[in-house]
Amino acid sequence: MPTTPSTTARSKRAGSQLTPDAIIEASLRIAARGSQDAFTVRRLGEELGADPTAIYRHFRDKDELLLSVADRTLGEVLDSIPEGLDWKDRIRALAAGSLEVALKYPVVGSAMASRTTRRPHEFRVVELILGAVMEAGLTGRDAAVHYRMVGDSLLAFVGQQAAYLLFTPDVRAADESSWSREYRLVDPEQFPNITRLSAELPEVTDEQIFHIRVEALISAIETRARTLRET
Amino acid sequence: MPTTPSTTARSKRAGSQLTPDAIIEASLRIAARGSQDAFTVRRLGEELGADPTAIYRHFRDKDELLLSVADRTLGEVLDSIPEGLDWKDRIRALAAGSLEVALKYPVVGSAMASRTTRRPHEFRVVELILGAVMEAGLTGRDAAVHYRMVGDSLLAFVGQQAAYLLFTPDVRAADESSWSREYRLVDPEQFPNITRLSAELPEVTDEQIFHIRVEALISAIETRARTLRET
DNA sequence: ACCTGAACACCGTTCAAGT
DNA sequence: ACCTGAACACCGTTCAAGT
Repeated sequence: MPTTPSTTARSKRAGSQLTPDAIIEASLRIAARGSQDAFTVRRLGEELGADPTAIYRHFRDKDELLLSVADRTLGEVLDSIPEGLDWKDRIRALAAGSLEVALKYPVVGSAMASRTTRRPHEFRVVELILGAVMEAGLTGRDAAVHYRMVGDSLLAFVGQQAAYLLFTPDVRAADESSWSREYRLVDPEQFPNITRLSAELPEVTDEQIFHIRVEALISAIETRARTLRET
Repeated sequence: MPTTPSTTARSKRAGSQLTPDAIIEASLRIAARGSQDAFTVRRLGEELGADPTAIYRHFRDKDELLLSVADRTLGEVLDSIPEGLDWKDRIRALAAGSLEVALKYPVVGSAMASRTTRRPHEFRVVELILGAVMEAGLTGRDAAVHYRMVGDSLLAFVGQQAAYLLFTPDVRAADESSWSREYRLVDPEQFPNITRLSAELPEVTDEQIFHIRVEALISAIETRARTLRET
């Protein structure tokens, strides 16, 4: 028995040689478990059936691995966007796909909120947004600035929602109940607006907020394009 | 000499008794050092001249301390907003003040991007934003949803910029140079839009992006108020 | 009543040793 | 050429012991 290695966890990985792709896929499996499984190099080693430090043979450090993992998830986002949409619906589809994927892999969505992967799938996302703002009628500096507005805003929005999923249940519960607890108990004299809207504030959903945020981005592009046409 | 305690680091804190306020102020001093000094309980003990674990006598855990520290920084934001502004300029002043304070205490700005302090200064910020959207003409559910759009968006925007300041210099340098490196080298056939805007994209500044993001929020409120007036 | 300090259960990463 | 595993320099938090 000790002489046949075929039944150990490690040898089950058929070939037992680590590859960048295998490490990225193991990372995605861990990331998909959300807050119940931290994305650490030690857990990654477990998932791969290898020593935790083995990944350093294939990635300079954890940050470089994260960028590769993130670029892979951008592939999922791109795959979710149908062909033949006009510029507004392309931005809407990108937003919806980004949110879905960020909530599927919260640790990735959260960590990338102020980053760039600098990798192929990100190039395609940039190309897509630039195509949309140019189809809307923007050029040169206007196109560049409005691309950044859309790209950075989408990253910030989905990153914000993704980060929330990583908090422990008790922290999330305390934050969520604040509208019906702390904000219900404020002094009506000092905070008349909060008091007046105390019934409506807890009712607002993340989906509503995300929707009007995305529409605000589209409106901003439209308004700028109209201003340019009129002058 | 050993009998007089007046020259030790600890006794310099006049009374040598820790208070929540002293801990919050020490936290702000560390946070203001940005990426060159991590905000850890051990460093906090150093800053206070006390044992690292002494803070657990005054705060349940590091998260509760963070919420108190964050609420204190919201006080700085509120102090920066002049009286007598109309609703648009109040939102602009809140945005500018939030960004300034978040960049002054990056670890706080970053950590609060998807949180609520549930504390007095935050109540005042919420009251301010609600007052602005109601002055613009929104009521009930519309006011609640647009308040959340403004509040959550400002947190996301300033948190995104603050988080960036916490990365190591080499990570920041690699991200910043991507427009003039990786994005300059893309295939012009496959990425015509990126190629066409390769000169403009690196020129866009964080200030420009922040400005149009805030104006987009104001426009969204204005547009909704006009729609309601017209029906 | 409050503070100390050892201890616990974690992190990412390096490097000499193995195969 | 690649993987292992001990080791290092960190984390936040608990708890028995001190004063």
